[in-house]
Amino acid sequence: MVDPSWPVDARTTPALVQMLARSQATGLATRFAAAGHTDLRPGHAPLLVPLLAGGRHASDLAEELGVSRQAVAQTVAALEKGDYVERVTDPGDGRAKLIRLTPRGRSALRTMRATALAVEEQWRASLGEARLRELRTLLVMLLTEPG
Amino acid sequence: MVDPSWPVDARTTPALVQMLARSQATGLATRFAAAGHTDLRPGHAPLLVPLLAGGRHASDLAEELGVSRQAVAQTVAALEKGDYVERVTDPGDGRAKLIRLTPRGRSALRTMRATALAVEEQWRASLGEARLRELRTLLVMLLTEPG
DNA sequence: ACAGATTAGACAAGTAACTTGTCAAAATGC
DNA sequence: GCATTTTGACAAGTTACTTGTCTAATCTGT
Repeated sequence: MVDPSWPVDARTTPALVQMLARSQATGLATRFAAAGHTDLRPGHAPLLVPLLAGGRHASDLAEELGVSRQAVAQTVAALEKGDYVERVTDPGDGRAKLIRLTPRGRSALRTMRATALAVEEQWRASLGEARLRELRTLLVMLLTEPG
Repeated sequence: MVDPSWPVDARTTPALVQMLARSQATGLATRFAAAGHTDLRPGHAPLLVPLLAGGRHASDLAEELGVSRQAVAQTVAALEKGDYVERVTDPGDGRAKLIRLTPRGRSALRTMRATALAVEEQWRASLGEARLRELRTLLVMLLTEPG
């Protein structure tokens, strides 16, 4: 269920943020497909990102992402099938598996970042450099506030 | 799958928008529950909103929201069970049902708007009036741009 | 050293919010 | 007045999660 097509000006500011996030998400999936990663859904990205820093355990990822371990396990299974990640037994802990990026996974992450930067570039074109920086500042303020 | 807890500053601006939208959504569900609408999920709100203007057909709602008629039908069924909306046969069209807000539905919408305004107020407290207005302006610019 | 608690991940099943496909009944268009 | 379209219902499938239960491996206290 998406957003009704109301006059934008009549909406609350939080609603505007939701709308913008929505419109991004749709466009992102399109760009993914265009980049040849048809089996990579937008929801997979947040899992892939922290793997850039090195192999991680599923449990650690689950805690970091704020979801259940099963959610991670299922997503990892899908990503493994698509050759984006591989799971190898942790040499230091026989129970655990290390989830690591494959070269294809790394390539997909590059595409993702490029896509995000393309959107940012589009915003820069719409707003200008100064306003884009201002937007960034405001977003960071809201994200880092105590509440 | 949510966002990894990265340093905020290292992220692209579109990613920041996603993070903010996410953090809102979680907080919103909490406030709903606190207002006694435990059976009302965040996803139901977009359907309820256009009903404020009067009874609507499910098909019209589906088109307006950009989802299938079944998605609307299923959501309406849930909302009807919770006495947020009622479905009455359209006097002018025997096939169609008019979906209308009940008093409880109207009350829920008031709660929603109040919740959104509370978040906005919190943002005002964080940013100050001038910066909040600037944020609004920037969001509206991005939402109304041609692309 | 070893029983007991904890932790890692697998398997099973359930839920929410959608989707497509099919269908009957009612309305509309020549 | 018959063909087409529209409306909503029913059935089933998908995605992205959830909780619950289980086994195997590791850590802890004595």
